Amino acid sequence: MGTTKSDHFSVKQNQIANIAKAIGHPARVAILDYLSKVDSCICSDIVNELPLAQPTISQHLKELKNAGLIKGNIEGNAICYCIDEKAIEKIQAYFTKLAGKLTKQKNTCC
Amino acid sequence: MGTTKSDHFSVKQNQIANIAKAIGHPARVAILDYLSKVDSCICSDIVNELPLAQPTISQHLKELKNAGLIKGNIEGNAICYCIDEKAIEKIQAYFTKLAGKLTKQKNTCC
DNA sequence: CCCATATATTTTAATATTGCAATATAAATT
DNA sequence: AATTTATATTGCAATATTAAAATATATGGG
Repeated sequence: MGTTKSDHFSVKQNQIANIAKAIGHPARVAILDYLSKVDSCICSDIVNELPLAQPTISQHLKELKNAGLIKGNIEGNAICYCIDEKAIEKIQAYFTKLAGKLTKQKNTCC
Repeated sequence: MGTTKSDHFSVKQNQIANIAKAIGHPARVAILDYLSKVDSCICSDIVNELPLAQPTISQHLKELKNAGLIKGNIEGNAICYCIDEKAIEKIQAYFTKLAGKLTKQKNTCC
């Protein structure tokens, strides 16, 4: 029964979970870090940047793309990947909202 | 070979990945949403809030706790869980920084 | 057309996660 | 002490994820 009961939760909760899940692996964090560092987006020197085989990285990129965190265009015989700001903004907004709610709380027990 | 090669990535990358991974499940997003909504932290009516069995929720709480996202005190025969702001601040800072870098980029290809 | 390069897909193996029934623990109440 | 209430742990089946070797595809250059 390793299946997540996604349909029991709200669309928004699933969206946030999906974005977070995509970021939930150090290799994918490293990919995002790299993409945010190189101003130009000449990619897949990522394969040289990371201690993982090319097919593994390709899969991680696919997951990041599925989650909407990166976008890419075919650029000659290379593919140019960039971070998609929309997803970052979405999850950032979620945390900002969450943090805002927390400061209003005056919990005494924890 | 389902093991993540955590030791090949930086401590920071692993920290962010761990927090994100914990948020990467709709049930756990729902738990955080609930905890941020109820001002007081009388918990586990969470069991009544969510469409999951008690042991399943207990496990999700454990994972959130391991990731540092929630903290809890024993309060009589109930346990009082609250969101731990430190983890939220940490991941929020990560996204703020990331978003900041992105606005400085002038990518033309994507 | 053939080759090199860049990237994706398929397949396979190892391991992790999800969910729950059953059971355990532990404090509060009767 | 027995009962109730709240939560945790264990064990297991179903499924998902991670990683890489082997293979496929696709583009540009010669």
